[in-house]
Amino acid sequence: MENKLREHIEKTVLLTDDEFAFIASHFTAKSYKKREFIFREGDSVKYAYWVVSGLLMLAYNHESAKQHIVSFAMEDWWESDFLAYHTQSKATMALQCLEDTHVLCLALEDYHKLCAGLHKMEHFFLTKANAGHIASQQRILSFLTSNARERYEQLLKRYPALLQRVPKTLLASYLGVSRETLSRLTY
Amino acid sequence: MENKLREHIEKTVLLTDDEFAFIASHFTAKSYKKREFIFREGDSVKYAYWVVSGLLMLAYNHESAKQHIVSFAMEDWWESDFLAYHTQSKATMALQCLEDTHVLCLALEDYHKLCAGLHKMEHFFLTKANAGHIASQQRILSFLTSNARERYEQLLKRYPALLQRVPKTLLASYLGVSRETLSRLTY
DNA sequence: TTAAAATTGTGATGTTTGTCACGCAATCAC
DNA sequence: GTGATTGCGTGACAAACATCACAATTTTAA
Repeated sequence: MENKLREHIEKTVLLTDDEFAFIASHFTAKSYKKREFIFREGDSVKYAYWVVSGLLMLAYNHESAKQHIVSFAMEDWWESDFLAYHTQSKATMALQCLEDTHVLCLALEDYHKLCAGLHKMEHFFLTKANAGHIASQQRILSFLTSNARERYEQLLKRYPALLQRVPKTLLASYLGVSRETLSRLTY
Repeated sequence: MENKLREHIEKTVLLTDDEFAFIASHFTAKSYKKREFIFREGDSVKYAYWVVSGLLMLAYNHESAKQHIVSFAMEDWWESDFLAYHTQSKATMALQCLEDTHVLCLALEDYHKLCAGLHKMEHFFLTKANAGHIASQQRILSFLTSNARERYEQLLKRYPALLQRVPKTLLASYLGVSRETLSRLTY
């Protein structure tokens, strides 16, 4: 579990054994079952989560009727309600498991300690944050330029594994179309 | 001009005079006229830009027919085609001035030097990148949860000054609706 | 100053997408 | 196993939005 984390971080910055031991000491492991909520709207968000195995969705519930999926998080991804996490406020979105999931948890205080104590980790998180920002902009572009069918094709091209792992109803919630419309697209 | 940059950075991290002198030495000032392109699709993207005064738009031209605005950048904002900038590849979007604009330019090499030479600057950029990521996610949420009218109202509430500074055709391009639909919304 | 370009509104019409309703198969929980 | 829930497709209809066309006004550039 920790070894996977080391591999993940070393795609960006190389670490000594001591450095990694220091890093690993700031994480705690947790496991959740399918359908379980890691946090819900209104909860305080104590951790950022690194997904060791399993699958998560970050979702916003509009007037407690419709569910909108802001992002899926698969193995190797970082996820949280980052606004609530960084500002220590209450979650506006819920983080829920779509499969049995193992995560490594990083408290905000430990995130800051890691950044302050190890320049490499601040660089690592900067790299991740830049990549996240760029990916979000690409998704915005796909809303601006593409219709439902095109967005669906882009999603399948980018994350072909998702189709096997999540029901189409949820893909529709991610794409911003009704499940009926998505259903009529598939041919 | 440099003083404004110092104020901007010191909202996040406090600096000594020496530190700021070191920082300022990595930027170069440039000025552009209204309608002028800072870069176009296909250009190499050498700089990230901090807007001292004026207004920019980052836009994607779909099949050289329709224009889609990924973001506006007003005073105090950082802007670039960050994917092209960070990966040293060609721009897929164009950065154009909507008003006469003064910017401070930061080459990628100097960005890395700043991050490596001054821990505070890496922390500053990390803070900015996190904020940018969160803001992009909010915009994605607005596409998922809101119709054209609601997105327009959210935009005006968040950036009331924009309405006075850019034509509605461009607001429509930012919101992802036709200018005709936006026009019919305004009452 | 004056012609060209940009901006905005609005009518008519077509397309895309959402909503409601129903049925059926697969999966889950006890 | 069995009843309940979930997932998925599809028809009928309504709403949202895009497109095309035209006109009027304002802004821009030589």
